[in-house]
Amino acid sequence: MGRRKIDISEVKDANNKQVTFSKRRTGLFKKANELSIMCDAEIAVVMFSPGDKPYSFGHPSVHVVADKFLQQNHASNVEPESSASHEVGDILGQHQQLSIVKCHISEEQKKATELDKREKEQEAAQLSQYKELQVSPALQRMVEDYVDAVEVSESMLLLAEEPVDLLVTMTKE
Amino acid sequence: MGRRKIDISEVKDANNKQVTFSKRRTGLFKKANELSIMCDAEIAVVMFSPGDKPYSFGHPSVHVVADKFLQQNHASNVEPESSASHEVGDILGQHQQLSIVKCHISEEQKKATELDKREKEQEAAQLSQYKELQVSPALQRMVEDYVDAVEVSESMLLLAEEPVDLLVTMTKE
DNA sequence: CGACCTATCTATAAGCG
DNA sequence: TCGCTTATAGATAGGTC
Repeated sequence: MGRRKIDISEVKDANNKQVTFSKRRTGLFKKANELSIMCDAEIAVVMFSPGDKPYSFGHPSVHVVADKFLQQNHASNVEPESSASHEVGDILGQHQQLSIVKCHISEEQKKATELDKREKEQEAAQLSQYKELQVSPALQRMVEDYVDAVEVSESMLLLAEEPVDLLVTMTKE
Repeated sequence: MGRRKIDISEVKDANNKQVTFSKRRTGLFKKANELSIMCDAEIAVVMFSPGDKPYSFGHPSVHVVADKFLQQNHASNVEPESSASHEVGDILGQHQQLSIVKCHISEEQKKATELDKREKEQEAAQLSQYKELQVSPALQRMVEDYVDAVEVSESMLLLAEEPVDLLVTMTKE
């Protein structure tokens, strides 16, 4: 899907790997969002970049989907393997989140522990740029209250055609 | 990406919605797999079809990624919301799984509770068709032991360019 | 770096058997 | 209900600023 065909094997160049990760991560989240909208399906995506930074997408939320996934499994009985136990609720619950409508949060976010009041304000300022576009007032409110989001990808705003509740969390690479 | 442009809104026709879900689900898993390979990133995808059937993809496994995601969150301290608690280990642990190399499992699988010995054998037979292609012996072994897989998408086999450990679980729609 | 810019490569919406 | 096929819309590799 680019100027030239490439085979699906690990990208050796560290820099290029990072670029590829960012581009494809965005694409994957976009696809997940479209699928959740078009088919009214619940989807959760969690991933770690080569730099081990966490990213996630969820509709209506990673928690809801993970929880439901678990429930269903209780009905089935396949290879009941008991591993380390952690609360699903914590997966997203304790993670920085942002419920948004018609948009996608991307990049530009430092870890919660690295954020200070001022940085948050800058983030809010950056986000306001996009408010004028086609984002609902509901999103604006949520965005203003959000603690970790930094930038709303304009391209994603333009791509969403209808209101959707989705959750996207990211940490600066 | 088809004969004609369509807007990203809920597909009303139930049948078409199902078709769209299947196609895009396959595409999403393929993208997730490519990303995990190219960037050596850990990724977990869990979703429910409009018919509420569970599907998941994980590299190296949904469990590993979910667990790691949780760990990292412990370091952060953002909106610690306590919700229903379930063990992350159960998410994939109790779900039908299949660790495969260089391939993607698709469709054609009934719930574990609906599977009987004979069906499993048929599945194994179908899978053997693809073994000759370019799948590693490791995959063959895993596939033979697998209890729920039914069909390995040939197209996916052809697309993967290098060994990868990934987990894909599906239930027949 | 991060944001854009397009030539290309893919994913897929419709069709067809 | 299913797969395949094919014309297009969409994603993105490589480059530029």
